[in-house]
Amino acid sequence: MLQLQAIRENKEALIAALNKRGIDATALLDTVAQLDEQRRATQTQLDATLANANKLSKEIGQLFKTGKAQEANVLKERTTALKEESKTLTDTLNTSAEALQKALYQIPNVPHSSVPAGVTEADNEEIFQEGAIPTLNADALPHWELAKKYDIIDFELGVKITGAGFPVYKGKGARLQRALISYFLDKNSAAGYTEMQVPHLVNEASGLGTGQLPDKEGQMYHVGEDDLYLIPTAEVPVTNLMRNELVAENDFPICYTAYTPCFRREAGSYGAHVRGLNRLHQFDKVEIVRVEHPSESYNALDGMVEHIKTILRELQLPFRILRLCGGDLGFTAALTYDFEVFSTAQDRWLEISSVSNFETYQANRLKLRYKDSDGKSRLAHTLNGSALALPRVLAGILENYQTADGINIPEVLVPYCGFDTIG
RNA sequence: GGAGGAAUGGCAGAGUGGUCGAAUGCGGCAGUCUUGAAAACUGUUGAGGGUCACACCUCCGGGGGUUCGAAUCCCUCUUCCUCCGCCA
Repeated sequence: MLQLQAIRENKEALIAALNKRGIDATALLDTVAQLDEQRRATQTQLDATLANANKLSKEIGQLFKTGKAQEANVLKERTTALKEESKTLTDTLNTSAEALQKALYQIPNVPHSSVPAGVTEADNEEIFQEGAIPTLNADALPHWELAKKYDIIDFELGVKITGAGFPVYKGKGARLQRALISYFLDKNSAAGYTEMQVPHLVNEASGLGTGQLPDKEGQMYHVGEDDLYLIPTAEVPVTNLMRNELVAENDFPICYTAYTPCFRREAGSYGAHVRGLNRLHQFDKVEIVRVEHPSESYNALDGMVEHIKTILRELQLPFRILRLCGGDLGFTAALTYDFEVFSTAQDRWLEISSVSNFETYQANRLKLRYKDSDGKSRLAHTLNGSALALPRVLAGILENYQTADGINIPEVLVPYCGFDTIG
């Protein structure tokens, strides 16, 4: 959520920056500015009325105390009108405050200056590429074929017990999955992230805090009876750990990592792009989350990018990094880098990580503040990234490490797996 | 699920109708002392709105009510604790 003060002071600049997302926010920001003004005007009136009533109350108290009940009763009469007035004003105030909140929820984050303008993923900017793309035999298979051949992932079985997009991992497939989770968590811990285990269902306030709510309800599974949401990413519970917190400046950086399953409804696509592990309703992910001092957040973002690079190097997967363009940027992010692994057998890049700086956008919703050295409380910056998302890493490993004799396991994972080939 | 108790500032914890935005302690910040640090001592320190700055307004779990006036009384919801029941 953008800060009102910023909208008041830099409306034109914000409109220009938001334009990078391919949207014209003029009308929305005008509405906000107008509602804001309305709200403040009403607030001023209400404050004056209340100040008046407070003053009278004090006088009445004094009069009663000194035994002048007669005079007190005269003053009492005058408070009646004030009461009604303040009631009306309060109603008006609530109405415009609600409208203001609603309008603010509709404005996405302002893209960072380095974000390229653009509409679709074709406009994303490749900033880095590394790792040799292996040459495979002509009969190399995509991972969904490999999964069947070696009986390590069963998609049909998942359909039977739940539905499409809920695979069952079997035998060495399950073990490899667990190995990846442990490996990622260990890497993240070693890099200074505190490992957390968090609930997989969250309440509405948490969804609002990180920006999944309102307006994007349809993307999350909702448990109606208890009014809880299945998390689409660990970002939600982990970042919300800090909701309504006022931290000390020297608490920074706050670094967490967590493994969770992720649940996404993601209706509406089809074909090879959603085959196999490419897109699922339930998948596993290890997330890293940071809360930072505003002056440090972009250094931290670079650090997160470097950290993820080291993991992919160890796994020896060819990867590239994209700077997302305005049109592809998530609603709450100011700057996002996507990591993609090249899947040789599918001959395409698969997104395996998304690393973002949200600046104060989430913090404003979360009321996540820190006490500055001058004693003022200010909004912190939040960041997060996948380190990493399992299914497509798994797909990349299966496809890129396949040989005529079976699938090799990347060296760093062998101690976690307890085997070095699937064959 | 049943019975009882509780929710107050960054934390702990007083406060049962006006003098309470709220004692005290801890923590934080500044200073004295010290080569430096610690200890000790002194001062300072809740959040939000509003203002150029004051004034002023709001906030004692959420919502509603009583009253001229509510942290304090009433209703309701939520959460936590204790005991009982059930249970991985």
